[in-house]
This record gives sequence, C-alpha cells and structure tokens, in this order.
Amino acid sequence: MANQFDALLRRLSLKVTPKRLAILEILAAEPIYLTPEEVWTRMKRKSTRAGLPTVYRNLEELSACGILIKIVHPDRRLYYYFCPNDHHHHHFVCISCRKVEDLNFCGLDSIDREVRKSLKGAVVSHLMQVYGRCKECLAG
Amino acid sequence: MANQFDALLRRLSLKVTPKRLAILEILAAEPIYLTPEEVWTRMKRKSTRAGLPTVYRNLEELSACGILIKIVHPDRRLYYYFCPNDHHHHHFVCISCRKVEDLNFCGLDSIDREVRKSLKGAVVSHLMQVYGRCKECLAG
DNA sequence: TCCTAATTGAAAATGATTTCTGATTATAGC
DNA sequence: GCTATAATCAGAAATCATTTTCAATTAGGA
Ligand SMILES: [Zn+2]
Ligand SMILES: [Zn+2]
Ligand SMILES: [Zn+2]
Ligand SMILES: [Zn+2]
Repeated sequence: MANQFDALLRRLSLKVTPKRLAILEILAAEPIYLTPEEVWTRMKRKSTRAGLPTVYRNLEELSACGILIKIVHPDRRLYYYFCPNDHHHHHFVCISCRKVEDLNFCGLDSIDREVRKSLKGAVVSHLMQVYGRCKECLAG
Repeated sequence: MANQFDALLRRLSLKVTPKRLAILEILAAEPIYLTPEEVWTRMKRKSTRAGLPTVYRNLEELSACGILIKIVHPDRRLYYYFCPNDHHHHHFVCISCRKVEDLNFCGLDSIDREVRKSLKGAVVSHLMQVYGRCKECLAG
C-alpha cells in the first residue's frame, strides 16, 4: 500500500513524486501554517532534500488544486496549510503560534445576494480570514 | 480655507505636507485602487514630484491611520484605496477594472461568537474581501 | 522496455519594497 | 515673524522572497 496521498495526486493527474509526497506529509503533520522555506528545511531533516524552487512550485500547484490552503498574511509572505476539511469554510489563524482552526461561518450567501442585487456584479471568489490569539496563546 | 484633508491630517498629528495632500487628492479622485507606483506617476503629472519611497511610506502611514484602505490582492502587491465611508465595512473589488464598491455585510459578530465559544480564542482582526466583476465589466 | 511530457535542481534574475543618510520642511512656542 | 526641533523627504542602494531559465532526470502510459 502506498502513501495516503497517492490516490489524491493521481486523481488530480499530478505525478506521484517523492517531493510531492514529502511536502504533503510534512504539512499534514503540522497544525500550523508554514512558509515554503520551512517546508524545505523540514524536507532536509527527513532527507528528502529538494530545491527551494521545487518546493515553491509544488506548494503553489497543490494549493491551486485545492489540496493545500494558502494563508493570506499581513506580511504578504507565502504560507501554506493542509486542511483535511473539504467543505467550504474559513479559518481562524493564530498570529502568535500560527495554529489554524476551522470556522464554520461563511457569509458568502448574503454577500453574493448583495453583489448581484445592489451592485449588479458577479462574485468570482472571496477571501475571509480571522486573525487572533488561540486558546493556548491566551493562557500562556 | 485649506485643502479638505488638512483637518484630517492634523487630527491625526500628521504634518500637512504637499506630498500627503497630493496622495490623498489623487486617491480620493479615483474610484479604483492604485499601486504606490501609480500614485507616484500621477503625482508627477500633477507636478508634485515625490520619491517613490516617500509614496510607499505615506501610503502605509495613512492606511495605518485608517484614512486609506489597503486592498489585499491575490498578486500580493500593495494597493490602496480611499474610502470615505467611515463605518466598518468590507469591499467588493472588481478584478477586471479595479473598481471598489462597499459591501454592507460583515459577519464579524457571528465569527467572534464562534471564536470565543468554540475555540476559546480572541479575535484581533479580520479580513474579508470579495473579488469579482462589476456591472460595467460584466456588460462590456 | 521505451517514449514523452512532467518534474526537478542549480544558478541567476527579478522586482517590488525597504533601508540608509544627509537634506529639507512644517509647526509649535517665543 | 523667527527659531528650534522633530518630522518628513529624496535619491541611491540594499534587501530578499519569489520566479525564471534550462539542461538533466523521472514518472507513467503505450
Ligand atoms: Zn496560538
Ligand atoms: Zn480548514
Ligand atoms: Zn469593473
Ligand atoms: Zn468586518
């Protein structure tokens, strides 16, 4: 039996390469969002050394496919997170420890209605992110 | 009587300089979001030449004060927009012509409740932006 | 196995944004 | 108005995360 991400990649017509698997394994094991460079460092530790551009490329691809979530951060650097929840939802991200937690709330329905009726426009995508401090960070 | 932004700047203890006024005038006259470089170009046209770093610095300052809105864009470049509406609200931005329109909807109340009750965390800030095509761009 | 397109690595380029430093300027107080 | 002083500014240079290039390698289907 192969890696748990085998089928996932195949389904998306992405070749199952050691780099991709390593990237997914690393992110899936983290409850926090990581920068490409951090993923790259962890790959070295696992002796799945890869080029930094490869990491960037794969993270971008995988997030474009919806496997990974790109976290929008005020510092405008790239961050990625693996979220197993495949329903549409948004995230609460801890600005202190980088933990990501799912939010069930999404106001897209109301927004879409407003955009269509009042603005006569069409929604293409939307972004919602909540920044704050998680339970542990509040306690600490 | 001075420029309409005089009082606004004074109230925030920011010196009233020709550069700042020019930046505000330019953005207030635009129904779309602009990059720092575009603001800079328009300043040259108005013969209020400024250094690009000055434009960057002021845009950042003014958005930190809440006078300008920083538009979060998928391309991760900086964009600024002058929004006269001083109530908390969010924006619908046209990815085709860059027009910005106000949305009345904000789900922060529900989100805040969820974060406090379910996650035991605290919301610090939130980001919501809706991308799409405006009425005119749909027609064109 | 063989073929082909996809993937990768190393090095180099990119380019928006920021930093640095020494002028210049707005403004408060006299 | 004049002065002192901190804020602001210009220009050049630096930064540095991210992307591009291109030749070599590899995965997956025929
Ligand atoms: Zn935390
Ligand atoms: Zn999630
Ligand atoms: Zn438009
Ligand atoms: Zn809101």
